[in-house]
Amino acid sequence: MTRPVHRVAPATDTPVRQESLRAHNLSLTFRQIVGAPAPISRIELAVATGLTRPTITRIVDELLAGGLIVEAAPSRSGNSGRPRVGLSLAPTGPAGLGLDIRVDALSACVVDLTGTVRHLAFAARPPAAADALARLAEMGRAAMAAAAAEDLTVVGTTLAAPGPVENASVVRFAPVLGWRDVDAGAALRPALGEVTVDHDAGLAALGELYASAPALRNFVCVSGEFDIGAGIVLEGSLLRGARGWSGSLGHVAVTADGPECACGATGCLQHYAGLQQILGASPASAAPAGGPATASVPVLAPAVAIDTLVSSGDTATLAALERAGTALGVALSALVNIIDVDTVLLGGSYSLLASWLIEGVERELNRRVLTASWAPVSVRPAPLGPDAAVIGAALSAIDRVRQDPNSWLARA
Amino acid sequence: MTRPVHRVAPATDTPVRQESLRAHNLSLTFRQIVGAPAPISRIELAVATGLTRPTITRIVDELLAGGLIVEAAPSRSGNSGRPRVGLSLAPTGPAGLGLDIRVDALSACVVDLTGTVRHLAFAARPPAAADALARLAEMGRAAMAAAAAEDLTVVGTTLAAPGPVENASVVRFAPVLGWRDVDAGAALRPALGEVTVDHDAGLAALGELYASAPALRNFVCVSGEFDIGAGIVLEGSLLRGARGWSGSLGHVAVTADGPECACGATGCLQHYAGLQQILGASPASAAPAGGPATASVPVLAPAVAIDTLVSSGDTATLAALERAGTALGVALSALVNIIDVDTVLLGGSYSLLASWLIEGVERELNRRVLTASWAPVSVRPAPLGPDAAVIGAALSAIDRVRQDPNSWLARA
DNA sequence: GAGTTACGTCAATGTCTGTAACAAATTAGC
DNA sequence: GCTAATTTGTTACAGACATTGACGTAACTC
Repeated sequence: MTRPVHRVAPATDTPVRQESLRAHNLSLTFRQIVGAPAPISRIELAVATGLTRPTITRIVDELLAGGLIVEAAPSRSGNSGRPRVGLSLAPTGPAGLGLDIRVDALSACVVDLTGTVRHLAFAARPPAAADALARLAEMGRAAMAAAAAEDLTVVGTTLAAPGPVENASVVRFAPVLGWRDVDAGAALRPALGEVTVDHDAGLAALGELYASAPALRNFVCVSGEFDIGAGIVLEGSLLRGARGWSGSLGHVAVTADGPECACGATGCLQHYAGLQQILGASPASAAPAGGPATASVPVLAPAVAIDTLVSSGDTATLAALERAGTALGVALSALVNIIDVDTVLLGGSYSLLASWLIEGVERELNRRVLTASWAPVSVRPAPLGPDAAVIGAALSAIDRVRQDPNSWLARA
Repeated sequence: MTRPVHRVAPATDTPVRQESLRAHNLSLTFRQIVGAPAPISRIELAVATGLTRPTITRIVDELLAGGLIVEAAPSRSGNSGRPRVGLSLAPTGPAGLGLDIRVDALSACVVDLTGTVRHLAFAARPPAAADALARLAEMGRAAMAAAAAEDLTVVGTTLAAPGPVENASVVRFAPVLGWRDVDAGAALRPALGEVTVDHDAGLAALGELYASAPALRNFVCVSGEFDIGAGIVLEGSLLRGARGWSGSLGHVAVTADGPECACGATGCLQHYAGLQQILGASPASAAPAGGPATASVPVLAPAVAIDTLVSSGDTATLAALERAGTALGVALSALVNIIDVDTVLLGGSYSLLASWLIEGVERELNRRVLTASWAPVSVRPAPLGPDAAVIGAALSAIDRVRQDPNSWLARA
């Protein structure tokens, strides 16, 4: 009756020594602390992990010495007796650095072990790739300095890029930036050390995942920037695909014999639900559609412009939004039919336009998803919205420590 | 530079004791023997696993005593000295039982540890669900008896069903069989013991995976029976989706405003590429399209009928096949854009019609998949074809022992 | 002060590792 | 044909390490 698990790949392909045993149990205990909604005591940890108290004592000592956790004020367990000492993640120590390059802005973000955003900065994007990367490197160094001032050490950096990435370093193709085969990882490494480059849609989904944890475990997060991407999370882990290029939702066909798309195919979702297309629907819109922001706050110029148009009663834009919602629903139906997730988050710019899109999306999902009649798909705006990618990037960097605290303890 | 892995779910959520250490290393060693293309010696195992020779000796003794492996004839290693003793999987001992219920036939299959098909039987499908399940139970018992006669013990049974399954037991919805909420697992359990019920498309993909191992690790296998399903394998493990309902390719929209489908939506792939639709294209076809087979061999009546029509120069059918290939290509492009696999296998009935479909599928994939220009998708017929689901079901049953030999050793 | 709960400490147990030395089976050379 | 060298596999024993289980200590309520 248990859910079957199939794989040809071995569960773990390394031999286990007594030493790894210790590391495993330490990691297991630490993950319990990470996942706990409130400070957790040693006794509770022993129950949760199945380890004995003495072992927990030893492991907790090690984590305390390494600065990964702190003892909180003794908490009442209701009964009499010695009160439990709460353990929670340290607000200092390791931190993750996230960088994001969007059409309209660059951003940098530092997140600590607890998942709290400790630093978040934005800047305009210089048009040239080299300039943008240089600016990002500066922002990264500034963020690291700001982190150091708060007793945080950046242990990993992730860059979110709007396109498929190879070897966690080279951006193969990012039409909205005009990039092709840009080795962003190599460009940033001299200034920032090891950098992992990843697709922004996936990182945005991770951001929403961590921010919502443990509420959401299976969902897709549609990042409506200029490129429509989907980050798919199954059982709390990001679906990356064979080569890490999953989630190209923008070029799923909505109508196979529809109008031609810039990619060469016909009837792509991008044509119906792209921001540029929605904006272009109204003759009133003279928006530059993608000009760099100049302020030090995140500006989603196109989404804001659309919002303004609709609020002022522009019927053409309203109709375009209706079309976009329907098309998005068709493409998402394909996605849900193919991979079966139960929740759809409208992220990125779409989170700002959700109220106009959600109806069309839900209608198509209910019509087209085979299992929707007895297990409806939930659609809602993504809580983190346009900042999900930077935050997700930072979280994905710090998450390596959260999943394997031994790496931090070894170097401390 | 290593590929990032993200998850909120813990790597392993159980504590590790000294005892589990032994079990882990035994399992690790056994998987090496499973994965080895030829009999492997103790020395080679020591190198492959990273364990020491004495440890390997002890583990191998245990596996030999448990009857999971056998010593083969000493093999030449080229050099002088004592020849290596090859170790390979035992052809006796545990076996997996697979059952499949198709429109046109029932089948049962026994596979041993080595992955060899030791028994394969077919029968006509009685129209009523209860009768079909009773017949399957008989076939299962006969297969178990046949297995026992060859010193095989069935350790697990899997049933492949043409529709979404809940709790590994209840078939929610199988339109081609006229089933709705049939608890197939419960029906078979009295006769066969514990039975796992699973979607046929996924099991077919597993069949192709195990049969091809280690060649394929990331692919989708389209099962063209009456319902078009897709089994998706990523990194050697089956993508199941949040509730195990992934792979409903048949109801992906090819043309959002296309003709109405039986499911209530419009423009579904099923309408363009379903066997019934292809057959229906020709006025010459008076085929009953789905009548039960009566012979004791697998009869794919519709596929054979199509084949006959085309061979006799029926242009309407040829045109229908062309449309089907194109539509399939559109839907598969959506799938590949969304989850990024590098290989498409045309399975089930499509494997028999592959030569007429493959051109259209490849054309659309090359046009529509964003990454196809620098990383083309390979399309080919599935080697196991229509029998992949039964074989995959049996393999998935025996695979539990292959992944964790301790379960077998504990009971032997 | 008694009772209760939380936490720390210590010897005992069991597992793997490493380093041996040893036995077995074959080839190479005289 | 016999001996030496070579490679493979087994056995033995000390050492290291982590968990366990039992016992002892700390802190708080009634």
